[in-house]
Amino acid sequence: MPVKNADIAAAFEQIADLLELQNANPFRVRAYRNAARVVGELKLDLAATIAAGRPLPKLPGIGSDLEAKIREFATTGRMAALERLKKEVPAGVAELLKLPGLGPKRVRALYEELHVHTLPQLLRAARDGRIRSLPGFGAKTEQRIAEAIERQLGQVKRFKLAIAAQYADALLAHLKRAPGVVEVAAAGSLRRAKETVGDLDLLATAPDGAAVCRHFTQYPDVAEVLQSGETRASVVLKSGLQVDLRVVPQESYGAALMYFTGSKAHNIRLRRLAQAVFTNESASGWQQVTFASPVAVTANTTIPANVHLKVLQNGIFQVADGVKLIINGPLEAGPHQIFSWSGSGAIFIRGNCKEVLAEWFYPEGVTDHTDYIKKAVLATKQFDSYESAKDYWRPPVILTKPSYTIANLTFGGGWTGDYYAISLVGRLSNHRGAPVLWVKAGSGNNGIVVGDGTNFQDNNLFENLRIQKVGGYPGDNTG
DNA sequence: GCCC
DNA sequence: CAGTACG
DNA sequence: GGGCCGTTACTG
Repeated sequence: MPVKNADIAAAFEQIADLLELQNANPFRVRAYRNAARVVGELKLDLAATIAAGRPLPKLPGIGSDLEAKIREFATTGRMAALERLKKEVPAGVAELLKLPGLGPKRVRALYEELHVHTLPQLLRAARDGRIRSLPGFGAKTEQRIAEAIERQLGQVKRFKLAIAAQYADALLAHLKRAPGVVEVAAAGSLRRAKETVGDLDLLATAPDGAAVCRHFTQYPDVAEVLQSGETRASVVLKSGLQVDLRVVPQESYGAALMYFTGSKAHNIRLRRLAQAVFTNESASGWQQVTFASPVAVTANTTIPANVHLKVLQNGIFQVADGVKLIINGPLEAGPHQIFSWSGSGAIFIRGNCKEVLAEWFYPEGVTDHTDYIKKAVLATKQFDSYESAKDYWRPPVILTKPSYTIANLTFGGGWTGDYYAISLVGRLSNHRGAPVLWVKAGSGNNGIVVGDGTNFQDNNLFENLRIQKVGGYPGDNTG
């Protein structure tokens, strides 16, 4: 029986669970979990590679110790460390970790104090009222444990995407009626269009999060409320599907949607990157700078990604001749002019910016928008070469007015093969900002032609998503 | 546990 | 506050 | 040797 990568991953996962129950260093536990993920997603057959005597590639998160364990398991089918741990922790106890509300500390208390090793034993203990006597447990916890076990026995674990989407649509409609709600969206694995969905992750923006959470928990299909607070609530529907809601202020919508869409590993990687390159970037902790009067951009200026710009009306960046303004962070402004430039001054908007409004580039009252839309599109050209550009997302140019006057449909500049997405706000049913119009660098004249996306055979509305997929959502098996 |  | 949970 | 995601958020 050949050892598969999945077997190795499962062994590491078990070690992680057992170490956790032994109160081991949480970072050591995490190291095993990371290794399990890396091995589980690896295409290369590790056991076969070892059997053939070929060297193993350097795998992220796997050092000399874990590589030795992989070799041991691949050649002998056993892992001594795992077997040692299994002797130290009663069999079946790791199952208890899967119950909501039960982590390593509580499970340990359960089996050490009550000698509870299995789910049926735990259910009996809960019904007998023995659990509430333990320190750290109360009557409410005990009741929730009993309910969770009863629910879990014989439950479907994950839901098919299309089924989950139906639950989500109904819930989103319900959430829209909550007090003060502006935006609602489905995030998580549903938004990532995974084939199956373990739970629903919904996002809403509203000034009063607690009120929205209360409204959410009153949804008729709710079987149990797991928690409900100022910004978060979790419920279980009658079907057994868990639904998590986040409510954030309107200005956090972009970052929150990013965060709540995940995957978890993707979020962690983003934060690590942000920490290394910038400073203390987080889903809710953007630094904010407000300009109340015109700001003159002098030397070639780069605004770092951890600065969230919010431009008030009448606030204008004046970009001097020959000067480059590069904005890496989020940018908020109304649909009015916020940029002015002279001569060869240029504006680049990239990184964390969610969208670019054409209106930022022209004053009120213009009748031909061609040059300004062109400026907006070129402002999203973030990279110096096509090679580096194709791997990264670029903010779409958002057109907020019903119509624009475009006298000339040819843009100069740009690299052959470059794409610039132009999006209309609120015109599509899938989600805000999905591209409906594309600008593509031409092949003959090295110019850019604007047109309806349907005119381009190789266009695809999900181009941006696909690029991110190729770049890799690491660990995309959660959420 | 891994990695700098 | 510790424990558990979320992506 | 020292950090490892989060000015995380909720519960009891």
